Amino acid sequence: MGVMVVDLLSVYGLLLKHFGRQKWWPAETKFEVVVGAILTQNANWKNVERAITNLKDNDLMEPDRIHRISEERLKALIRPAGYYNSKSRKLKEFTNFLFDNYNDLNEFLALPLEQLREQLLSLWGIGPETADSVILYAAEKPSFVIDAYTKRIFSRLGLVNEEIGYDTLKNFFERSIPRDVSLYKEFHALIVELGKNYCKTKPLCGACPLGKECPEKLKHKVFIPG
DNA sequence: ACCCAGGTGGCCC
DNA sequence: GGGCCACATGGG
Repeated sequence: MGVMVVDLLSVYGLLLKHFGRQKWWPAETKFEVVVGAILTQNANWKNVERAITNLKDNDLMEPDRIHRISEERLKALIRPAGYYNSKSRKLKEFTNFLFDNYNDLNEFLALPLEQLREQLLSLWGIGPETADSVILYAAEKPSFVIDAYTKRIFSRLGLVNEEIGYDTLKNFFERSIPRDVSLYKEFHALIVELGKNYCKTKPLCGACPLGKECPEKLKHKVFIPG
């Protein structure tokens, strides 16, 4: 008897078919990815965009510029993203670390994946999701990004326990799908798109964008060997 | 007036 | 090593 679970690539296919390519991360530069990854921590992306716009309008979307400006000014500019006291410190901690140890961002991002992740995680204010976002979307190395949506959606699909830890779920994804940067990027973006629009606090249901193929129902149709 | 958003660190036991 | 909690803005 097979366990009733969903094949991850099948879900990916349905999401891609429904939403189309997302082409994440929405940023013009690698540094903007880093900034966005920090600012979006538990924040609405729309608010993050305001903060990013403020920085760009003041020609501050550069590592050395953020490194130099006063933290007070930084706070004022990123204010709309929320948690501006801690996030300004996080941005400062990052650029301090960057210029203490490297010549520029590209040199840092060129580190091997594991070293890069280890160093990012050692920084104050950078946890696993932020680290993996930087690794995947700025360094463009294959580290699957897990967020609250991922945990919520895939536990409801019956694939994983709701209490699953970050690294465990990340490993599950990485063992289940091809180790491909473009796939990782697109899959995570699609999960967020699904989560944003249709998976707030209620279980996936008929309102799911997948319609008749809503994951809540999908789990009754798709099997993988258990 | 609630509740939430592309988390993380600090503290307590 | 888990279980709470603060952090802050803007939109539904």
